[in-house]
Amino acid sequence: MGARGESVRVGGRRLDIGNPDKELFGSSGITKRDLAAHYRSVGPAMLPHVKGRPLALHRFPDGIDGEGFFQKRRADHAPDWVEGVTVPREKGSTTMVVANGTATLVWLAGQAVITLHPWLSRADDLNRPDRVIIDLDPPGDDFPGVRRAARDTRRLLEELGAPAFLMTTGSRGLHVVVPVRRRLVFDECREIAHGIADRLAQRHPDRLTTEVRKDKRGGRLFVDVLRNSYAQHAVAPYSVRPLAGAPVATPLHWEELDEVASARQWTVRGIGRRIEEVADPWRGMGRRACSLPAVAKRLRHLDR
DNA sequence: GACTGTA
DNA sequence: TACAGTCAACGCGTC
DNA sequence: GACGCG
Ligand SMILES: [Mn+2]
Ligand SMILES: [Mn+2]
Repeated sequence: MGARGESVRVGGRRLDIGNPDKELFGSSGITKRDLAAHYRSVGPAMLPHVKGRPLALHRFPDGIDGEGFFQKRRADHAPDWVEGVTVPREKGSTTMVVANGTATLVWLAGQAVITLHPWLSRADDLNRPDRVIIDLDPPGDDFPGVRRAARDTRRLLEELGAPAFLMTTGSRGLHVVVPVRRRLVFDECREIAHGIADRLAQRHPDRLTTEVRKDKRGGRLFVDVLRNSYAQHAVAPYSVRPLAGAPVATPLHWEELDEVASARQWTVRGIGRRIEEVADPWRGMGRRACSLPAVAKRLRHLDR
């Protein structure tokens, strides 16, 4: 270990990781070295879902018990091979990091980036998302309730002719991800997603709600579609969460859902074995992209 | 984590 | 050289 | 316009 930290080889580069022995997850023993090794290892599985997308970065330089913050602007000190995309915002524009290789993931780990949150759109068409995400947020830690909501969501999406992919968030809920053709802008997509969420809550008013305010949810699971908006984002697959034990957002096969006991089932310690043993649940997602206007039309017909 | 200003 | 201080997001819905 | 929320 030199004065600048520890050398890591990745993507044909050698990067230095400062403070490699710093424990980032309390006293679990998981260090910044482990975080970097995680992202190097999951890079090939993760990158297809991250490439080309502006990233919001959740950083914890002093570990998860210290102060954390989101960073959207690409730091000036980033190496020139860390790519960026300039995105318009309300006032002016800002340049954000885009991870197009495993080396960038590892460099970010060195910056104490624990969680990556990609946009739902890509750099070549920032206003038109190619993913719609139905985010299932349980009250408390009721995972059986989340599983049931996910099956309800899948059933409705099937009726609407929309493909549905599944992921644990590594926290408390599940994400149901719908790949869509890039035909509509964010406001139009969110309106359709809202229609889907409202229909779910209408079918199961005792268990599901679209109420934003917690005090109006009455113990029901929040079907959150507000993330389908410009400059909003959702946790990336195989990203680590800033929680005890370093849980990892994990794509699932629908057939696995019944056996999964928690959104935190996989961690940096266990995800490697899973990736080796289980076929990629999200393989071919892009090729299954559906027409959102067609989905909206079928949704309107359900109302009759 | 990186940088700046001050002692 | 050492160290204290500073900075590092944002859109939507509701009140 | 501020606040709650994720
Ligand atoms: Mn620090
Ligand atoms: Mn969620």
